[in-house]
Amino acid sequence: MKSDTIVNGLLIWYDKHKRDLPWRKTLDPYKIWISEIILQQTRVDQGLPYYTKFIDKYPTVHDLASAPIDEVLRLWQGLGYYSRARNLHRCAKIVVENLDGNFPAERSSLLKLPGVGPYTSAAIASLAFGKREAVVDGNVIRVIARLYGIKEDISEQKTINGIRAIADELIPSKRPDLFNQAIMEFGALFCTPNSPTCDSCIFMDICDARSSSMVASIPFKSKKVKKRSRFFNYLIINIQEKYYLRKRGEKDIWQGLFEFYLLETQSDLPFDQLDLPIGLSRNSRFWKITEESKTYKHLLTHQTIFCKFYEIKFTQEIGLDMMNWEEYSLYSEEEIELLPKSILIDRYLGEKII
DNA sequence: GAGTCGTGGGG
DNA sequence: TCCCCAAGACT
Repeated sequence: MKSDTIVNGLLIWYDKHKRDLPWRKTLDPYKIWISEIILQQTRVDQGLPYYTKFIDKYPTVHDLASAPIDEVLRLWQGLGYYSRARNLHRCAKIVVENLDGNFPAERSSLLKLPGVGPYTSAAIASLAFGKREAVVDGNVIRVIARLYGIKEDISEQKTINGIRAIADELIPSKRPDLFNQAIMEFGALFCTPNSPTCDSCIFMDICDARSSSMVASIPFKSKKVKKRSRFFNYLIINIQEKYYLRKRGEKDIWQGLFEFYLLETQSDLPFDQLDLPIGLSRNSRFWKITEESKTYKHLLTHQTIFCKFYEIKFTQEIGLDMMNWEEYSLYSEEEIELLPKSILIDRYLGEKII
């Protein structure tokens, strides 16, 4: 029976090859939840330091729920996909205020929490509460697609549903958590996206993709990401040892993070073609450009951002009330250090000091 | 279903 | 340099 071979093989493999990771030493739903949110679309190597930081700073869900959102985002800084941090905070508040500080044990209940979707709900139910809920993440999709020779497009939901049905069949009722961990770890360390370790694979005799020489083309994904280019011009406006920043709003990248005065243009323009804010254009004799950066190229999944920074220092004090700075406010350097910022801005500030 | 949301590492 | 994609979720 192929399924028995797969299940037993994965469990034996896992026992031998599993990594020693902190969230595997606990059954605390809070810690497992934190780890699962951090690891969404994120490699263990990148997420591990953040897990340590979060557990250290917020040992319980109560600590996290009572923290200011800006502090949570600042701790998340550099990890990306910042909606995860915002939902993490929202979720902690819900658990504390509506659920008496306890995470639900049922997958259907977990699914209602913000930031907890099909994968994470199954992971928490299984790993923290021992439920027989099969996880379907990128690793599971890849391992099952190869073992069973599934050549259909994994961009389509029906393909994923088929893979989920197989996972639901495979997962044993005894220690389902171990099976979930094992198949994910196997995909992460052995049955990797490129150059998997087929030559010493325990499944080399039963793997459909290997026998049909399709390993490199399974799983197949049709969707291609379209990238657009954007041009950011940041004005670092220095007035009396303070700087203008704002919190980025909804429906764009870096929601909730702080940034300097932004002039976005449709192309790469020189400074004298920028549409300066009224407070600058009206008082041009009171300031000068003290620094002009190189062009930073910042890559995101769907965007390429070309960014320049201009440091603008007021040489004379002027009445701040005569400036229209919209949603921007003044912050000192010490305050800026504590604000959550994008890696792009953080990188510039880091290189500036040196 | 399609598009969007980060950052870093690897081929 | 460029493309892929990584323990997904939300709109």
